[in-house]
Amino acid sequence: MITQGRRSPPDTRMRLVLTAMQLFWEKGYGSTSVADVLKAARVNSGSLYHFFPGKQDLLLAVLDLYLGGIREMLLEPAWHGVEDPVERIFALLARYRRSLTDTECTYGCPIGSLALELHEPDLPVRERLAANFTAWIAAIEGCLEDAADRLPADCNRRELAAFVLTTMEGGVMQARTYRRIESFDGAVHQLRAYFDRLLREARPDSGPQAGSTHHRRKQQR
Amino acid sequence: MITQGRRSPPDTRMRLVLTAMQLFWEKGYGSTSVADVLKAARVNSGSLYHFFPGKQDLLLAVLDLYLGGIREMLLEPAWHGVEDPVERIFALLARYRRSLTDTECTYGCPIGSLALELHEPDLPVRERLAANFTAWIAAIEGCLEDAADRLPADCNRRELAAFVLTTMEGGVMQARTYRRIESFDGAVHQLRAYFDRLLREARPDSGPQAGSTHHRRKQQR
DNA sequence: AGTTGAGTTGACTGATCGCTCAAGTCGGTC
DNA sequence: GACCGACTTGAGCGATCAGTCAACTCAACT
Repeated sequence: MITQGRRSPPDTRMRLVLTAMQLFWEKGYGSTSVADVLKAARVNSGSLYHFFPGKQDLLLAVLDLYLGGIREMLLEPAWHGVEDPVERIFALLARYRRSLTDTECTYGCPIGSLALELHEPDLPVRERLAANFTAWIAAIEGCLEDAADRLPADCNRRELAAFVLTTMEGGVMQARTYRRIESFDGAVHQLRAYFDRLLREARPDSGPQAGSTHHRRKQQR
Repeated sequence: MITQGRRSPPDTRMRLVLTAMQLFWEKGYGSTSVADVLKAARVNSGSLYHFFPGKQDLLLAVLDLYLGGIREMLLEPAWHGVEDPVERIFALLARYRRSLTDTECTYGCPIGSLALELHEPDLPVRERLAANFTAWIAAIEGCLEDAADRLPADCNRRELAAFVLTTMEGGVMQARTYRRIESFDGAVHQLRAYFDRLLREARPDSGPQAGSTHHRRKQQR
């Protein structure tokens, strides 16, 4: 029987996680069988269950890897050469756009796909999905804080940051469904229009924000 | 005598579709087995395969039922007693909010969940998902056309209508992930802030114009 | 009364699912 | 060289999957 040399301990484990990350992104969690992962990673089933109690723990490892890599795998590449905090927000969205165009609008945000695929996920899974969202939102919120003096004083930055995520995820969903990048572009275009108005408001022609609102009346209904 | 009279209503088919609609909403398509549907509908497998070639065709029937029921099952209940076209948009969003709160933020938009769950859906499935989105967007676009004179002249109403869907789907996704309705409310709040600014812009010089809210839109599809 | 066929029944199939485990194979340590 | 234990191997487990099928029921029509 032909046997190959043993691999260094973390090798097999990491290859399993990376392979699972790729397959979960392409096919989803439910549609990816353990056999798929084993075949793609060239690992036997016993080895997988030596490192992971079960399939779900493989998912947890994938989600942890996403969370740990948000900064250097996602934000830093997207923000390279972009200093303006507002433009950084749209540079991040442009990165997701690239992910769509590179795959003919079939693969978008892996976290969002998993979040909607798993209808009743166990607590540890949902915690990690939420942690990924929270870290993403926090990054955007950081941009908004950097641009705080260009935004209205009463701007709820955390809520606005979450709204950027909302736009990205909703735009990705439509682009994937229609297989047309224009759906994603339209969502980003509307978000840009919203930001333009927020930024325009915050620099009134004279001095700092005066009082509460410089709008005369509430909207008619 | 007309021989066309079908025999007693074979409600088996409809019961299967309605049962599948419920289960796909609760558990997703992939996690719902044919046996689940059969058990819940109290139907034997042979009967199912008498009406449907396979599981996917059951999904197609569900999606067709959603599409056909958009007006009377979704829009009309949401818009009952609401005349203002802009408020109708937010009334529709409020209906999805109710769907979340009624289920402790576990079930949101069934179309959106399916759209992200099915990573490489066959053409007929994707066509029907897209058709549902398109009909939803068209309904919102109708509202925007009714309120056209209150919106900026250069407003891309179709794109803005799609952005409302983007907000709803993205908001639902976050609310489900966090199990907190505040995530959905935050997204709607930001959309409202955007609309406030659009509506404010379109009134360079106010003054109640006669019959401005009396504008009837053309028949929507 | 006889014929027809849409609709129903439920045991059954082969494939695939996540997962187990006894039997190894090594490098490290003494 | 002996031993230990982390890691690997792959056949195989029971459960479940979507789907099949021959036999059956029974109302409608001749």
